[in-house]
Amino acid sequence: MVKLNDQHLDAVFAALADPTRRAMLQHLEHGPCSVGELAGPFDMSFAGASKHVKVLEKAGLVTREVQGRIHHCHLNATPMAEADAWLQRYRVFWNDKLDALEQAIKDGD
Amino acid sequence: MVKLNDQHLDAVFAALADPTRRAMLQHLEHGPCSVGELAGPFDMSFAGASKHVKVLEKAGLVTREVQGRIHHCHLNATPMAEADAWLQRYRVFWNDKLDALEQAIKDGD
DNA sequence: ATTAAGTTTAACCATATGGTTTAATTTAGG
DNA sequence: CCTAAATTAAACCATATGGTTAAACTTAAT
Repeated sequence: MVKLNDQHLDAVFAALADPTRRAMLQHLEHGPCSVGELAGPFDMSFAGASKHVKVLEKAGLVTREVQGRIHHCHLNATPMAEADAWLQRYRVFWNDKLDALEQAIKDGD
Repeated sequence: MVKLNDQHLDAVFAALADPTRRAMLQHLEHGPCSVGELAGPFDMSFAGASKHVKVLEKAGLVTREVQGRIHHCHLNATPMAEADAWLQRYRVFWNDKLDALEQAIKDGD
């Protein structure tokens, strides 16, 4: 039960651990686009970029709608909610640190 | 400029993309502990677990305070704030989806 | 019917990752 | 001082990852 969820989380975090893929997701914020458009900005072979898209797809962050020879990619942010939920546990911890920092500054360094 | 931050984000997300390491971080929520205590729960060689700790350390999620032969590990959640901030951009997207789902349920599936 | 566009697949390469075992290192305790 | 504990380092292995190029495939356009 937990395992399946875990593996999914693995895939999501791993997909996010690459700047090319994060940039692709940011591109998709503005709406769906083809693999070609997604690959365009990168100094990388088309096939290379295509692999990144597949990683995103396997993590569920991108869905593909094939229309003729064009593959339209859509952002699906829902898997990020899992990652976000996992991180939320720790928000209190980093807030504590930031509060302390703020306090230190207020106290005149 | 952006690159340094990016690389850091890479390391943080990559560190989180492993269930052993996530479990270690959860263990550390309850307070600092030694590498041995961290390694204990896992069906894995000590050296293997030690490597995971090092990955967490390189990502800045764990700090180490060496006291004699014992290495005390502390949780440092602050790098997670970066990851969280990155994810926040997308919160609106997954909220939209969840809202739609909720609405669909309310409408009687 | 050909050709060209958009994409994936396959084969390959270098390096990274997750794991092992064995050896080395440092320090605590009898 | 010697041994045992806590930990890292080193050498190794299998598989994954990020990249390449070349070939294959599907579909649109001429």
